[in-house]
Amino acid sequence: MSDIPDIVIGRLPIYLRELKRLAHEENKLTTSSHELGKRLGISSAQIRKDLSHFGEFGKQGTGYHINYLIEKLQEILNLTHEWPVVLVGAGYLGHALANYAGFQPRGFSIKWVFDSDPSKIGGTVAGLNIQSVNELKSTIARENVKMAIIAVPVSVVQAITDTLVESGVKAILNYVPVHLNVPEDVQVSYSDPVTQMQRMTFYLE
Amino acid sequence: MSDIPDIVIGRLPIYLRELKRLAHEENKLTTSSHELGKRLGISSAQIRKDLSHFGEFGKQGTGYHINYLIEKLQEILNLTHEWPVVLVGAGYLGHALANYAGFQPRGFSIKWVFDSDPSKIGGTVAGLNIQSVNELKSTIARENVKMAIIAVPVSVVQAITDTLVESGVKAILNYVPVHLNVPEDVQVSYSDPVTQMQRMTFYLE
DNA sequence: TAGATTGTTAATCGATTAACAATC
DNA sequence: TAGATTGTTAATCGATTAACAATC
Repeated sequence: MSDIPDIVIGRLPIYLRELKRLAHEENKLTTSSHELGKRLGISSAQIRKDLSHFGEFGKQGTGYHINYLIEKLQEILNLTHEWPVVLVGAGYLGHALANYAGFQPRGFSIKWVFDSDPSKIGGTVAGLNIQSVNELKSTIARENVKMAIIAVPVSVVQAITDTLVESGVKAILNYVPVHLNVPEDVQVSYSDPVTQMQRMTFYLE
Repeated sequence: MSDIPDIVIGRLPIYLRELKRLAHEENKLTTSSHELGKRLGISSAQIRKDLSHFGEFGKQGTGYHINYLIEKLQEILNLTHEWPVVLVGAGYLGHALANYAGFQPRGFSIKWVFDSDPSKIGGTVAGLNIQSVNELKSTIARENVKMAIIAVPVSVVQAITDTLVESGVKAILNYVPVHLNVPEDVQVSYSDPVTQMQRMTFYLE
């Protein structure tokens, strides 16, 4: 479908994040690949190369107009509308995610929370009613939800994933330390603090 | 120092995780690069190549003895002792991390929690006393802590990082959506749900 | 022995970087 | 104009894969 390397796509949100910081917190209007790269620990050549996959957004001599580049990156990443998100799992991590203020300003909104624990169902997280996972499928289908975040026990994560996929979800952020089996057209992103820590201990004594 | 590619190091914890599952939940004694790869969505050639950087752990015809390979990977990754970890930030995410049961069985233990909010200091998280960040430096130095997890507001994350580094921390897991500036000998790993989600929306319509 | 699977090589594939003409 | 910085090319660097001899 797209012949742009996934590793390039992965850097665009980082560029976007820093550009917004430059614009909103430092009131800058323009920047250069050199300045951006220095702030992010990425070479200026790589930034220019990455951006060149999508068009010519800069001007020789002056660099990039920050707001224009933000606009373009948001278009490229399909962030021109807000994505409604389903959260599965209302444990400690689920609570943290549901209450996280960082989603909304960057294009996402957790709109539904599900759990299988009867003692949690009917309760509230971040102003959202905790629903039974039995209603997961019908909600996703009815609301045409495409994105989900999973924070459930290891033992049920593949079954939950299967339900999400059957219901039409196409992108999953998985906080459970397990590889998920999904069809080719479903994106999965992983977050496991322990694998990240174990990668770092290699370099320690 | 080490001429083994970081991308290889990053896969070892994934192998370790799956091997433990094979051993402990499926009571298997041996596996092959093919079986392991199939479960993880990684080619068998890559697994063999990765492992070959560190020695010859398998046997032709039979594959790998799981417990032996687990042992070896733990040695390679410096997981032969438990790493004590400092947590900075006692918000929702800090609570989730402090209460996460997945650290201990995989080599880590959050032993201290710090915050700057006077209304939180003196309180308790997961049985740990919440201390003032003013005590961060002395605690790290005294206890010789090498690893930290950061879950604080954007505005203070670089200052906290500087304190951690000055105090002797050599590995940081950063949950704050900001690139950190650290010396070369300090490892940093990032976790930002939004950049992960934004990478996936590229592939959605 | 026959089948299975390793560790390793060489080939392929892909990503990064250095350099610079173009041009604002 | 002179200085700065882009977008792009070609070279370099690095990672993955296919294939297979070795051998359990």
